Amino acid sequence: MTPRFSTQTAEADAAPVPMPPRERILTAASDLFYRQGIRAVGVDAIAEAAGTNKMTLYRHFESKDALVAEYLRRLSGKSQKFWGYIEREYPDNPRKQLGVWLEAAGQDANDPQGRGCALANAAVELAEKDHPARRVIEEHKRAQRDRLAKLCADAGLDQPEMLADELFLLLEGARVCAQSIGTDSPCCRFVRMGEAIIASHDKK
Amino acid sequence: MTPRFSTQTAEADAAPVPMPPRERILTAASDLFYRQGIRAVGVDAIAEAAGTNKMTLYRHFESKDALVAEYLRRLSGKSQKFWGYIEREYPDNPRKQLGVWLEAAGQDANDPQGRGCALANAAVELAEKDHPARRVIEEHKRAQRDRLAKLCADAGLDQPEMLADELFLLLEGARVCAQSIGTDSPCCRFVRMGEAIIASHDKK
DNA sequence: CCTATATGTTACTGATCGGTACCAAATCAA
DNA sequence: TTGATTTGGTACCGATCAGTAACATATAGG
Repeated sequence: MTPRFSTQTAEADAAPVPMPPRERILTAASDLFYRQGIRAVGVDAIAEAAGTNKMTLYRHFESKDALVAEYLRRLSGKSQKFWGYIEREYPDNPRKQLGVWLEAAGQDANDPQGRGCALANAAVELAEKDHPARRVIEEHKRAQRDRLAKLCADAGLDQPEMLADELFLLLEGARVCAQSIGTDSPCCRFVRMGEAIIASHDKK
Repeated sequence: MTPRFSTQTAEADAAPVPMPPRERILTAASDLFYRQGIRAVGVDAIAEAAGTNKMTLYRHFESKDALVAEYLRRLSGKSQKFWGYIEREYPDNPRKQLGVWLEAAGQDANDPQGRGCALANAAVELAEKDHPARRVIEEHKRAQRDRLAKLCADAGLDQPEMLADELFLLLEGARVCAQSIGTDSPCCRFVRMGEAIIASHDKK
């Protein structure tokens, strides 16, 4: 199974051997949080979807907020795996890596079933600035942006920091745009826009 | 009072003559919805902040959802006024209009007190695709994007549709990025990025 | 003045929220 | 088999949710 670009939830991967309760809870919570929103989903609904009960949930997670943080931590981890996958697949070819990233990001942003980036969504939903999830979100986003900047630099592109910022914001915008307008919108031109911007940073 | 770029709430404009209840409710709701999130704010809290009570609230709005929709409709209206203001201020100078828009958008995205675009945030919070607010959001965003495209075309820039998409997504991204990473992030370079992208569409 | 309308107040509904106490059943290690 | 740990089930807690009924008080217009 090749890693996905992620920051959507997906997967469920019907297990041959039944998953332990903690795993089932995280899987169910991920699906519900992503599709319906964090505040819209109660712990009762999560426990039921996980085929267990609230007591078991609270034996594994000290609070709903902690469960939310873990949900986001998992997604951030998957995203890291995708970067690793790209590097392993196309070593010493940063231009190709950037192309693969752009394509994967575009597919993610234009998934009609998708609801954008779970971490960005969480930042919108959880306004309390001391929420345990906020650290996870900020660290993830900074890491994404920095990784992209390194890639742009390695690819020998002009003004790599600025280019990375442009691509980063473009993607963030595309994923939130898909939720407000829908995929029949600027976000469906994301890949083309990214290519054009990359081209404009190509050293002539 | 010059119109603001808006899609944040702000205002409060301590009225000399006391506002009627409906207005007070909308003002209070706007402030709370924007700062804390729609789902995080109960109708009781809104009524109290408006200096009235729940009954009066429900005499003016048939449900919380209807109040939310009206909250967003107002913001969309203010945004339209800003476009009108720009046109009136710099008629027959689309390049200047674009510059003013970019600058205002940049200030909006980088307001450290800001929480991004209220309409985009609502789209994230309200996953139900039949929510009465969704029409308002989609129409607003489409209108914004189209208005921007017209401006780029009038300004005689290259590939105006694509440029508008780029600027649109860049702004959407900047406003959501400010919430996840904070204003010390790519979003604080928004204006510079916008200028660079516009320049790259300048007919040589 | 009187009457109609708008607003305020209180109390309530039934549902759901996050979180817990308690005990029984299942599982697992020795 | 024994004994410890993990899980399931149920019932509960107090708080809050969106929304309403009933009644008292204003405020207006004639």
